[in-house]
Amino acid sequence: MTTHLVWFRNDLRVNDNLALAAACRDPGARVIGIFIATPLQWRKHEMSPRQAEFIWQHLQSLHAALAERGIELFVRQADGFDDCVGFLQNFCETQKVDALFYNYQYELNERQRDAAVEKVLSPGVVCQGFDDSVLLPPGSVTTGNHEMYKVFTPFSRAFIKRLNEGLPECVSAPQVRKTTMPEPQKLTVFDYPCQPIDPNLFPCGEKQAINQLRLFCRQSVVDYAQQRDFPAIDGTSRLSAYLAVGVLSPRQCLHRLLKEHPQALEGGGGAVWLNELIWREFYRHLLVAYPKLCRHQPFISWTDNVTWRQDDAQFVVWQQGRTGFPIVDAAMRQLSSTGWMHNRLRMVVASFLVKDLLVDWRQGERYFMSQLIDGDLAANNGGWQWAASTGTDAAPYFRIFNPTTQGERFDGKGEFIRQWLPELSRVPDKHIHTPWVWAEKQSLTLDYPRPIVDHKQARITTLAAYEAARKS
DNA sequence: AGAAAATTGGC
DNA sequence: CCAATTTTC
Repeated sequence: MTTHLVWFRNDLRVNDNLALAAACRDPGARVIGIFIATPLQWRKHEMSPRQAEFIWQHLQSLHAALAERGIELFVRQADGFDDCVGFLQNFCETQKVDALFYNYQYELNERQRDAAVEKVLSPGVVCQGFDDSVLLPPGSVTTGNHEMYKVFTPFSRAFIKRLNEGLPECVSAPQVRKTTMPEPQKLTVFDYPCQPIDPNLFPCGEKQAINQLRLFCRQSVVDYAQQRDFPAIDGTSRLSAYLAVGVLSPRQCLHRLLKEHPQALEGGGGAVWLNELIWREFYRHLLVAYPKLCRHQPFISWTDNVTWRQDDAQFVVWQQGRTGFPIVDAAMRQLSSTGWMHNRLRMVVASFLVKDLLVDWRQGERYFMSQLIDGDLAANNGGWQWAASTGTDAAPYFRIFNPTTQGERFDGKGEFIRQWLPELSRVPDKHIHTPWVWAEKQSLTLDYPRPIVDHKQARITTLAAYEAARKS
C-alpha cells in the first residue's frame, strides 16, 4: 500500500485544500498528515502569541476533521526550519511515505526550507507542491514584457481579466477513507507562548470561518465600500486571520462572493472587497518577484538613506497607545487588546510612527507581527512599505496623514476612541480629537498625555529627511 | 488610499 | 470676502 503524506503549514483546513485533495485522489492510498511546529523560527519571524493560539486551536479542529475522514494528523515540533529537513526525512522513513504533498509558502526562508526538503527526500519520496494560498500563481500575472506589475491598478485590471477567462476552482473536502485509523490521541502542546483570543471576534473552526464568510458576502459586502473606513462600524470582513493561517482559501472567498454578487467581476456590488483580495495577491506576487522584500529591504532603494530617529521612548509610547493623539492611541490599544486592528487605522498609526515620529518602518512592521493574529509577511510588509512610501505603488513620501484630521474624518463622534480610551469619556464630542485643547479651556488635567509631537513641525522635519535621502 | 498652501472665481 | 479648485510638498 502506498502512503501519502500531507505536510500542513499555512493551510489548516479540509475544504478546498489542493495538497490534501491531491493526496486523497488515489482511493487506495493511506493518507496521513503532519504539522511541524517550529518555535525557534516563529520567534525569529516574531509570530504573535495570538496567532500561535489561533494555529493551536485550528490544529485541534483540523485533527478532528481529518480523523473523521480516516486521516491521522501528527503534530510534532522541531526548532527552526533547518530542523524540519532531517525531521521529515526520518518521519518519511518510519512511516514509509511514498509521496509528499504540500502547499507553497512564498516567503524566502520557507522556500529555501522546502527546496532543502525536496532535495533530501527525492527521488525516494515524490514531492508535489501547489499554489494554494493565492487565486493565481505568483508570476502568472505579468505585463507585456513578462514583468511583475509595480502598480496596483493595472495589476488588478490584468488580474480580473484573467479571472474572467477562467476561475480557479475550489476542490471539495476529502471523502471518508476506508483505511483503518488508530484511536485519535491528544495533541502535544508546542513550546511557544500563546495568548487567549476573544471567541466572539475570532471563533475557532473551519465551519465558523465559512459561516462568517457567507454572512459577510450575503449581508455586508455591498456596504463594504461605504463602511469599511469607519472603525466604529463592524464594516470589514474580519476574515484576515482565517486567511493568514489558511482556515479559509482565497478561492473560497472569491466563489462565495460571486455566488452572492455575480457582478463583482464587472465592477458591481462587492467589487471593492474583491479588490482587497487582489491587494493580498499583489503583495504575494511581489514577494516572489522581489525576494529583497523578505530581507528587510525597501522596494525603493533611496529610502534606505533616510536618517530615522532612534527614539525607543517614543516607540514604546506608540506601542502603548499614549501618544496624545486619540485615534492613534485607540487603535494601538485595539491591537494589543485583541490582536487585530481596523485597516484604516493600520494606515493611520503606521503613518504616525514613520512620518510623525520618524521611526524606521521596519520597527513598526516587527511590532505589528508580534501582535497581529492575522500577521502575514507579504501583507504586513506591503502595508508598511506603502505607508512609509518605500514600496511599490506606495503613497508618495510627501503624503503625510494628519492624525487629528484622520480621526475627525473616520471617527467623527469619537465612538471608536471612547471604546478604547475610557479616560476621555468626559471629553465632549467637539473636542474628542483634541482633548488637550478642552482640558486647557476647562483648566483641568486629564489622565491622558498631551501630544508627544507637534504634527505640523514633525511633518516639516520628515519631508526634509526624505528629501535629503532622495538627493544623497 | 493626503494635507496645506496658493490661486481662482463667485459675489 | 470666502468657498472651490489647483498646485505643491
